[in-house]
Amino acid sequence: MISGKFAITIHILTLLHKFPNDYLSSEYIAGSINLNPVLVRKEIANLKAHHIVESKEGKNGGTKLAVNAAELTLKQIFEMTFETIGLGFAKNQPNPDCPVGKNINQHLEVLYSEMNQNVSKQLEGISLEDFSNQF
Amino acid sequence: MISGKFAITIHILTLLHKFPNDYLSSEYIAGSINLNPVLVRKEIANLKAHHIVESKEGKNGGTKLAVNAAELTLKQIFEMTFETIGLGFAKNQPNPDCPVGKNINQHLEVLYSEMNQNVSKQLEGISLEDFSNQF
DNA sequence: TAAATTTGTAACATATTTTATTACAGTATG
DNA sequence: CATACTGTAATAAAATATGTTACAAATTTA
Repeated sequence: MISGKFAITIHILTLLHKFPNDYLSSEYIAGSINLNPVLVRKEIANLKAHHIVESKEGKNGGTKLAVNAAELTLKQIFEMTFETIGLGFAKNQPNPDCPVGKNINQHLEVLYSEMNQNVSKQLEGISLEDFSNQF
Repeated sequence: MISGKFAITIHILTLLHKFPNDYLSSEYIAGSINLNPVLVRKEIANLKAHHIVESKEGKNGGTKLAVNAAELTLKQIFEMTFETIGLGFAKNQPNPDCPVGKNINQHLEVLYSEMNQNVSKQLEGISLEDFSNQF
């Protein structure tokens, strides 16, 4: 199972970009994603921690973009919502007495690290504005 | 949570490549991965369905490679164990009355499809033999 | 200043996926 | 014919992701 964090976050940011002058409520955003507002607020908390959005508490409060959408890349959003991309590891520690078991994870890490560089390069070329303007 | 299928499968194949003349038992392979033998057999069933390995039942049975390791690419292994790479989707159907909700998944699919092409290209350049010879 | 609305967050519940275990029929070997 | 495997089903346990409820704190506006 892969978490929907990236998808949810980019959905939130696209909405914020569409209404640059408004503070959107978690309730409103949740209505577009069809998600519980608490989960929206959790992703917003993450975005706030990275200074991508700012929010205002209280009546008529909500959240708005705090950065230039042309300068925020999908790579940054990726890094805020995923540790890294990859094809996974076996859950248990492999047998250290087996030459393959002993080194497999290290080799997988190298492979996945190359995948990340690859994907990062792609995502670096797309801004939130680019993404949002498709709609 | 990301499944360990790819990692387990490549571990199995690396072991088989190291012992090209032997039928390795699921018990033995499981000992290297530190995994339940039944799960090893399930991945082997998948490999068999793709004609990558062959196995022999009964005493002294087991599994061995059925293809040339120089010609089996990590891309093929990836495709046998993952549908596709990507950064996920929100679980629920987004609001079709919202212009963003209506189209977000379609745009994400395009993005992920590009990621797949990108990663596939990378994995296509690495054979099982290449991978295994690192050990 | 009181009512209304919203964020922030904790605590807990449910759902889904992944991994593990048990069991046993069937098959080949020696 | 005993042994040691595969193949597979059924079930359980663990891990992760999502959902819900609740409420304090903040801010607006009447």
